[in-house]
Amino acid sequence: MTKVLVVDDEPALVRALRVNLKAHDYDVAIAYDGRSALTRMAQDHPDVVILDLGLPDIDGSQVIDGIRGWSGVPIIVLSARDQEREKVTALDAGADDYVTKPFGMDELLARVRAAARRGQPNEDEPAVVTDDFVIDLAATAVRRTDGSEVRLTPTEWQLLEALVRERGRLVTSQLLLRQIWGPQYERERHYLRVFVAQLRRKLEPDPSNPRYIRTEAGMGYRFVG
Amino acid sequence: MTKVLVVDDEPALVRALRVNLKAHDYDVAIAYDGRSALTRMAQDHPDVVILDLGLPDIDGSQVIDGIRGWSGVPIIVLSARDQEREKVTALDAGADDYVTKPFGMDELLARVRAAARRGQPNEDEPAVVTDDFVIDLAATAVRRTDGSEVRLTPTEWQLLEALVRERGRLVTSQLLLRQIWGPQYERERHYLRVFVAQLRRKLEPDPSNPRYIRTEAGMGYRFVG
DNA sequence: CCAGAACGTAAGGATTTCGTCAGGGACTCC
DNA sequence: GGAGTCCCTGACGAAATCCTTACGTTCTGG
Repeated sequence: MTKVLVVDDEPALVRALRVNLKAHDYDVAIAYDGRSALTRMAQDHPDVVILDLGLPDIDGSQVIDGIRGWSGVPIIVLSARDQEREKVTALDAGADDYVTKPFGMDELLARVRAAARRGQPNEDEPAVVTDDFVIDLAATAVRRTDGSEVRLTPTEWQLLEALVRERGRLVTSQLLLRQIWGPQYERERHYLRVFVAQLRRKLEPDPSNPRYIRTEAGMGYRFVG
Repeated sequence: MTKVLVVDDEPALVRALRVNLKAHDYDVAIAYDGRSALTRMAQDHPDVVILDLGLPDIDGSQVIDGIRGWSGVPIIVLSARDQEREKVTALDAGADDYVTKPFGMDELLARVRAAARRGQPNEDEPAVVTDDFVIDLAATAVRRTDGSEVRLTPTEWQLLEALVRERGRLVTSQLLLRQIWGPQYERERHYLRVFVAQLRRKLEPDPSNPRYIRTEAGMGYRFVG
């Protein structure tokens, strides 16, 4: 059974989460602050972590750091609307996904499902298959379903690879810029827009309504297969 | 039993790796720095090497060099998210695969399985057939479909062999230069241009519109059959 | 509903990378 | 010693890629 660790200090929200998660056959563990969250992590080895950023004791991203030091467990962050900065920090620290409060329980459950699926043993094949194209990371090649090859420039490929390696997860603009152009270009978000547009022109069936390379306004981009 | 050499200086991570690998019936050896890693290599002859790039003494890619000088053992590299450059260097140095920290243990185990499988004595497909010529890797010979033989100089052959062994995959200019001329010629891309041109003159039906030896500008070359 | 921010798109010049030719030096083999 | 082969090197036009500018569109908070 999939184990979920809920880290939150609002009793009402915790109760709602526990009920709903149990109803969907998840095993639920609770921690009311960051310190006990880290303890529980070590003891229970959950498959998914739901982490509220507004904890009483430790800063949320520090909790993430503490977990990421030794575990790749998927982390879903809960954040209030006025915690934009904390949210970005959390994602950069290694969170996988985020949900803004208030949220629909269905949305959260969907994200938990996705996160749990990611946690499963990855297959050896580093090929990413979608309805429209296949990305072969080992060969550095992309082929459309109709057999035609997609020709990518070095920068386009770096960008696609960075997104696909974190597929399903949000990748912040900062992280992308740092990885591809270097730390001193972290603020040059325009570079991203240009190259994301080029990628979409080459990959998306309808580039102006992107299906695979999604924009998360203010945060970054997300590749969804 | 498959023997795995873990090279890492973080005790916590090493402990986790040892426990998990032993649980999956691997024989585990540990080295905490690059120097002792090379010693262990010579002593234990492991079937797979897991190598963290952030070692205290030697640069990770130098360790790979030291191993690749005499062994073809599969090497899986562990790298932090902000070590993109080191990662590329490591792969060019001859690493087989890499995992970005933090990682799921399941993912790593899957990659170890894949690496161990690759390490097994695999029978080589000795001949590569195209519409226009046949390349016999074992015999070091190329024959055109009309029966005539293609005479290749030693350097031309090394280049063709490097490309054909990775057929379908992109081979970076760095890797080719390193393999054929040595690490100190990594920046001499001009050498490649000259010899690629010669190969195309001898092999391609229309050398100025290459069909088999394709250029990927800014990255390298790719042989497509 | 509006202003400002963030995003998407197109196009052109700057820069890098590539292809090609040709010639000289080092080496081998007769 | 001469012929031949092979590799390295330089020069230059062609091609590909990247950066930048400009402007229109969408999103967001008040």
